Amino acid sequence: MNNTVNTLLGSELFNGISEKELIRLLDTNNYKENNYKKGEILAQQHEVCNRLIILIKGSVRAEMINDGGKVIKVEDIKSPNPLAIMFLFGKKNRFPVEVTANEDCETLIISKKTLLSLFQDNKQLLQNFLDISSDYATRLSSKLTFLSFKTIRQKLAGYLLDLSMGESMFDLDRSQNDLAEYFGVTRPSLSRELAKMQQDGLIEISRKKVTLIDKEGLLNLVVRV
Amino acid sequence: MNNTVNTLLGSELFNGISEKELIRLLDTNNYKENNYKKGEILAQQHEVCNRLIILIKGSVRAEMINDGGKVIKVEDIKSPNPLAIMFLFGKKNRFPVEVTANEDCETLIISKKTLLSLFQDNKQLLQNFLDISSDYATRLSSKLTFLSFKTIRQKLAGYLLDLSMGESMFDLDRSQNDLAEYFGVTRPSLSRELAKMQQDGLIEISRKKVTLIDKEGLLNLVVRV
DNA sequence: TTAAATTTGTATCATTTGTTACAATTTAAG
DNA sequence: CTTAAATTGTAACAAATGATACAAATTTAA
Repeated sequence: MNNTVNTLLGSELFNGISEKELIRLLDTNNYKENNYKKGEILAQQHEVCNRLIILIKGSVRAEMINDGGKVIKVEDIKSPNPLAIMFLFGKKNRFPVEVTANEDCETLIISKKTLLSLFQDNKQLLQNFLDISSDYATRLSSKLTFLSFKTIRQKLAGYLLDLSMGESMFDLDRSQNDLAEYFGVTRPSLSRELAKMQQDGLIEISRKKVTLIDKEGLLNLVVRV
Repeated sequence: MNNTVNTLLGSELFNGISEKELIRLLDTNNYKENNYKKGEILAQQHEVCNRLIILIKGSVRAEMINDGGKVIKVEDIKSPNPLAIMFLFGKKNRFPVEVTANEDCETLIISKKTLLSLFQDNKQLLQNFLDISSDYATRLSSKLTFLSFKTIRQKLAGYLLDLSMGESMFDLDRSQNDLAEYFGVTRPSLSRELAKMQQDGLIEISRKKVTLIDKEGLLNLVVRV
């Protein structure tokens, strides 16, 4: 339990909340601590999501299983993080995925009702929750921006301009492999496009070091007419 | 003002809140009513987003303007809806876009601080806000799912299976034009792929009427191995 | 009802991207 | 330091998609 409190204090959701206050919140309200062995299922797909599950220790995977029993999508979530923060509210508040323990896990479970009470009880907690949700949605939105560019060159232009923060020289924050996956393209295609953009005098690149040469040209790529 | 109250009562954010309670909330707290003429700017790009703007009447457009003064992205928002609900919280709480009135507009403006107080004052309002945020993020997430499929055929398979809700026959909910834009592909390419999928015995399609013929085959398209 | 506007079907050719394979380089592990 | 693993650079060919254009079908408005 002490361990749990310390873990929570270090998590984003309880950021800025004192140890005393956290203990008070947890004591005066209902919550459960559940442990899961490797392979156990934390949440079934399509099950109503009426509780916040906070991963204290371990990691889980989220899989979408379709009628044929095949896995569609996999996501890994590590502690200390809340699961399915997105699906606790909204019209369709059901788990879109099956959540399985990758290893032995410890979790803290707070019912939706309790959580709403906690929000009214503690402004900081509410604001943290809103911040986390908002950041999550912002990440999704920003990813959508890049994906909605049609060509790899456009995606790269948008990504690099965004990453540059106004600077001309900077380092890539992902490997080409990761970036290709993020864009939903193949790694050789991405690598080739980087080489082409260098040939065309838009950028210079060597491993992770990037220099923007023709900013105007890059900007033109991401302009919608 | 009476008009404002009625509009708000019919909006998602104040859904389930009684007229009396709404008047109480608005009376006991600070808010502003601002009107904008066509062409006026409601919010500058990069400006700190520290207030919720609710569009009571009219419509606005959101545009991303880059260094070169060119428009990157356009989104239209109609009343009665809150603007920038996503950017009120989170680390990067600045407007990512410039918001301009498409026509004469009426707005209700509530500061972030006041909004947080309202949330503590009224559980229903908080839950509505969380629901709206969650639904928004769910839509983004679901769009990302389709976009992350590489081929148009995969995107279509995912989209159609999702839309079918288990039924074999149903109607498309968008025109091919809209669907192509949603996927980020060209309309002829989408149309061609639909025709090919029909040739290959996966579906039958005539205008908006769709019949899923080979569900197993469609499922296989969206499975990640 | 008729004309205009929108949506859909389809074809051709250019361009982009995927697939596969392999070598060079860098990083991590022992 | 040495070897293995991961990352990056490229190449050749196949496949998918874009761009453009035009006709047919359908819907909307007058």
